[in-house]
Amino acid sequence: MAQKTILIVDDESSIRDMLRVALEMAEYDCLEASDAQTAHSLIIDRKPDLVLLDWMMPGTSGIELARRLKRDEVTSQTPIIMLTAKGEEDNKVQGLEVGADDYITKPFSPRELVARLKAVLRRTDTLVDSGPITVEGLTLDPVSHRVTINDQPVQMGPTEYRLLEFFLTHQERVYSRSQLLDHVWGGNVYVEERTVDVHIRRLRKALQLDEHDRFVQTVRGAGYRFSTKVVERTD
Amino acid sequence: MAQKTILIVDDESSIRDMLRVALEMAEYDCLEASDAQTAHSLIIDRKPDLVLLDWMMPGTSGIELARRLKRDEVTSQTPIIMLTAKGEEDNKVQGLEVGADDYITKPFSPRELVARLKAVLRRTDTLVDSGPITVEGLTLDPVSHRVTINDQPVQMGPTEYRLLEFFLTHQERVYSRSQLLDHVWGGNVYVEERTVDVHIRRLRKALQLDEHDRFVQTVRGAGYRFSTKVVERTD
DNA sequence: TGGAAATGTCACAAAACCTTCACATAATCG
DNA sequence: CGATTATGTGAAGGTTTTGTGACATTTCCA
Repeated sequence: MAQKTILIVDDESSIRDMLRVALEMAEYDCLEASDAQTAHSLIIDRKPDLVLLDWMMPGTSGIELARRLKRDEVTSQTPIIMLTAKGEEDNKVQGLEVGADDYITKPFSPRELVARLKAVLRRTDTLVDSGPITVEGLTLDPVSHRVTINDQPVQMGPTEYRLLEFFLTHQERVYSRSQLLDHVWGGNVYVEERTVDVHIRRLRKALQLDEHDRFVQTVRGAGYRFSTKVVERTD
Repeated sequence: MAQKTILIVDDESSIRDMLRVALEMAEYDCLEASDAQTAHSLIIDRKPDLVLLDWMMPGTSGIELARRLKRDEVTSQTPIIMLTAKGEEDNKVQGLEVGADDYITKPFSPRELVARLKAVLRRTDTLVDSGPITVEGLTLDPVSHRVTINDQPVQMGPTEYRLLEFFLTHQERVYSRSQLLDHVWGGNVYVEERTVDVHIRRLRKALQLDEHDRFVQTVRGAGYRFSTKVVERTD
């Protein structure tokens, strides 16, 4: 399963360090920001799966950021866990009202952090997925995790599924093998680039694409592209 | 959506009053009970959507009642929020172990109460029983709590029953082990994910599903899915 | 209190899957 | 046109995921 990315927002670097250690132990990817501005653009840009947000921050406070995120269509789905100093009961309440999905009171144990984080992630996991994607009879439904061609169910492995999902959400654009490894396999894996070819082949086979230009197209020297248009040669 | 009904269980009438005011402000219907006995019959009788349960009560303690409620098939679906006095960490743990869906430490602000209550309700919302569910000869009757295949009674454990109930009310959708733990076991339990596999097996066995693709389907790398459609392999 | 039922965990078995490699085939270029 | 490079393809082998039976513990009930 793809690794989850957590964005840590805190102005104290020592706390960020601590959090990062704990999160990386639990196999999460980490992003960091020390101010609301940076945090905001990181969220738009990198789309983390969850935001750990400190309550007290210079400039725009954490709660202000949370409010802004939850109001915005684009970012409102991203779950937020607030970090609050001990005894700030009012803040806690405000935090939840603003739309934070949970809060943790400092000081906290790493295990509590990870436990709550997991709980929030699995609770919000299902809400993020969008409806089925259909393209000329080919349908991928993230909810049922199913692929059909003209309503005929199609069987494929997990990697092929992720590959197809990625292609369908990024049509008409060429991706190098390296980029595909990044996006579909997930950042830091060491895998031969040619492995992508093999999975491309399996995907084509599963979809029974006899002509190679149908949907999954080879762009020689560059990589692969998913497209509904069949390209004429441009000699 | 219909107005939610909350049952307040506390022996101190002053606290009940406070709670009732807060809840009615937030547009909830309220029931009240000052002892476990009354509470129990009210739950059976009026089926509240949530129970606010005080930890310390004369006679049967709150935790005892919680245990009883969560054990009973009929009442086990009703979410419970425990009210505990400050600093009783041990109780907190016990409370969660018994199956309470959340706990609140006294003293608390009304706003916090409502915020948590909303959160719990949101999580457990989907459990509306509306008569028996039938799917190709397989019937689950929430009222009599019975499962039959072609009118032949089928026997299974409570966990398998809840699992099946959840599946039947959420067909055609993949759930990860983690999500199943959340929905079927209840939010805050620590159980190995592989335990889900074992109960899946027990459910399959009880339903005598010889082919594994019948009804309870494995989605490799993702989780499990209940579905009547069978996927054929494309080798 | 004793026994039956249910539950969570583990270890091992079986199945599905992923990666790599070797070689085949196709495209490109001088 | 041959050499060269890029991609297609099938199979082997190791790895990961899932299935399954057994066991210890706890809960339930008579």
